Amino acid sequence: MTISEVSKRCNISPDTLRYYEKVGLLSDVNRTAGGIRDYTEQDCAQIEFVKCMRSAGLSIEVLQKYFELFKRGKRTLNARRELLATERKALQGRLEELQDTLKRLDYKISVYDTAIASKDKELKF
Amino acid sequence: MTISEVSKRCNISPDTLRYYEKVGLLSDVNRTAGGIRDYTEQDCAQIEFVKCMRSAGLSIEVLQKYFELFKRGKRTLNARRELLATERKALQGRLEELQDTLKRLDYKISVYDTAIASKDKELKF
DNA sequence: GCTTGACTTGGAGTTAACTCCAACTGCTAC
DNA sequence: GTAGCAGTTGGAGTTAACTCCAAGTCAAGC
Repeated sequence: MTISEVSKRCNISPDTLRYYEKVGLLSDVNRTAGGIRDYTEQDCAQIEFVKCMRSAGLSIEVLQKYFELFKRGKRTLNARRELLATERKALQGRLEELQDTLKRLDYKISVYDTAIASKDKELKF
Repeated sequence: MTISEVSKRCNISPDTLRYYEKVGLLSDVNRTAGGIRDYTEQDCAQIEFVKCMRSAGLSIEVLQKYFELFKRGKRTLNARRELLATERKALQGRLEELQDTLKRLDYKISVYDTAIASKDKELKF
């Protein structure tokens, strides 16, 4: 697969794909004789993984560390597991925070509904 | 309350408090005769609101728009309600995405546990 | 009345994560 | 064989949201 095909399929710009590769989130992408990137299904799966983790708030830095550990082979299995567990915990924390904020927004919207219904009384903010 | 007191209480740096004020997320903070900011309880409540919304991913820009509408008075009640409803929806979307990612991380961690248990078999990534 | 420490300002600097650019290369179609 | 398009590179530029800095002010204690 060429970079533009992967770009469309994963909905990530070619620039970002090259950037991810440069910073080590995508190791050793194959090249054609002419030097053009030729992505495998595996590469795509990894890209989707990176995309998913990025959208959940994992930093480039932490993903770099993960793939760095990966390159060092089997003996880093535990370290990788721990890294993922740490991020999982952080993610869960964020999730709970967002849930609280969602409730707060719901409450605020209900306050607006009341204010709008009762002759446009103004709120504090 | 002085800026450093609010800073401690809300766990936001004085620089950020001044920044929020400058960009319109905190309208008309009182000043002492000497020109020093004197925050009220109301200001604090608004700061907490901003902090909460920011941590949930609402941009400075959208909060600017919200407080701008606010300054225009009661006739913007509906517009503000709609703005909040839009952000609420976006937040819910993000929440669902994060929940999926949490599941994915849990699965991945379980795969690691299996690999670690079964004689250190290596994974794809 | 002078030192000290918290406050003020406008504006410059930082950080993460892209995003864009210019100059170049190399297939493909005519 | 050349036009044109997709790809390549290193490096510069952008964006959001702070964060820091220098130069100055003010109130309180000695």
